[in-house]
Amino acid sequence: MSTAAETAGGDIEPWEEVTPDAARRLLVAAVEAFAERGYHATTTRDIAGRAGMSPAALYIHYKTKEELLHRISRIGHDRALGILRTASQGGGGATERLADAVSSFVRWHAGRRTTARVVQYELDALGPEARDEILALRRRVDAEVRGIIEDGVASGEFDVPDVHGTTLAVLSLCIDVARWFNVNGPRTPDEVGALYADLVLRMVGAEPPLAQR
Amino acid sequence: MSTAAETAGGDIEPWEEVTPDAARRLLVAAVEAFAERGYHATTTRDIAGRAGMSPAALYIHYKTKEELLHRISRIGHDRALGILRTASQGGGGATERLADAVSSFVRWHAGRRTTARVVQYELDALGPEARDEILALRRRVDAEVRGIIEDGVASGEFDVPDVHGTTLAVLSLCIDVARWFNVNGPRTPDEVGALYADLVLRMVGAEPPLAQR
DNA sequence: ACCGGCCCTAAGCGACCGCTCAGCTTCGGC
DNA sequence: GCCGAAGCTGAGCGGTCGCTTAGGGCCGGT
Repeated sequence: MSTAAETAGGDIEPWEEVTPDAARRLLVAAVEAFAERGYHATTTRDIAGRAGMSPAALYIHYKTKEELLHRISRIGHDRALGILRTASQGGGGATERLADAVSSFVRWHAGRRTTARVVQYELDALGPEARDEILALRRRVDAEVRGIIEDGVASGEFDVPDVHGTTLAVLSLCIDVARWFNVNGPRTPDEVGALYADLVLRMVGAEPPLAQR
Repeated sequence: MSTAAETAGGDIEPWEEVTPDAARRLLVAAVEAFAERGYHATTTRDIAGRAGMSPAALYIHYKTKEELLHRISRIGHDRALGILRTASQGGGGATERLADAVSSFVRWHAGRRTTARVVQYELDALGPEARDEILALRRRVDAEVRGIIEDGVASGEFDVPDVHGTTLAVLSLCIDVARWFNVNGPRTPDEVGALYADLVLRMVGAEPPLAQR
């Protein structure tokens, strides 16, 4: 079903860009804690403890607790946007590109659920300027999906009366996977991605791809 | 498009069941504060202040801050379940009942967004026994939607390969409206409800109702 | 051998949290 | 006129929060 973007750049712990090592350990610990309890319910002592350090060590690498959330949100949105772009720029018609985009986007939200949860649901905990920066990234995410749908409408592959509303619904559907997906549940991220790609193609009125007929 | 459940029981401030008056004012204040900032970021002083009382007044009507959230969540889930049941037990075929259920459910999540936000996104802040009680209500919500979809499959109105997965996706789509809906945005709750009912009928492979052809 | 910079810790500061309590006011029943 | 219950407030308790500070090991360069 998919061509590229299978593991668009190291799916296992994609924090190699964070250095030094202690800063990365703190950031990974923060992702886990924020995802489990939420930003406001997480204490700096908890984050430092998970990383095997004293509470004060956090402030050597990050100015505040909010900076940790900002860095996580920024990196996560970059990754999510990259996944969508890879699928969007892939070959094939709008049908195939939309299926690719949805399945890989959903796979990320399910497989890397802790990160996705923080990225998608803790936006309001950021200050105004940090939130604005992240919102700009979200607009680009929206534009990427809307572009594929517009292509499909233009080529006659899709039948969509309300492009903006449908784009919103497609993204909403994918993002909410981070809320309900259960690692110990009956479905793998791949299965949810395939199911959702099929549902989204139905939403836009596309003919199912040959492989499914 | 719809028959019953238009305003299934007083859409404007449906907290008349909470007495005495001071307790209701505190609860409404808590809903607003929890929706704006989240449960953990809201202080009891903030709730009492919004209700025009001193911080100590809260503890005359509620034992703890968590009891406030529990009461809100319980009432909200009851209301949501009632809306779905009204639509589910309405007349007509599965297509019409599913469209009714989705449009009224979405209308509630959009129009009463502050309540829905607290109800759907602050579940983890409850203690184990309160959370279990709410989870039981959610299972009944899920069963209500799944029942309509199963009816549609049995009658041949729907074409759904994965009933459980599709039920999950439909509910997820509706619930996430509480996250993104903007009161000052371009769409009214009614419009979003109609759009989503159409999208969901496409997801289950139903023929559009006559009114839309 | 000595130094300066880098990480890190132990201790703790001031602020604010959820929540309590003694006492004040209000009001219906008699 | 008096009383007890109900509703509410001002003050504050113990605890925990985000964050700071002083100083200790470690290490490469000289």
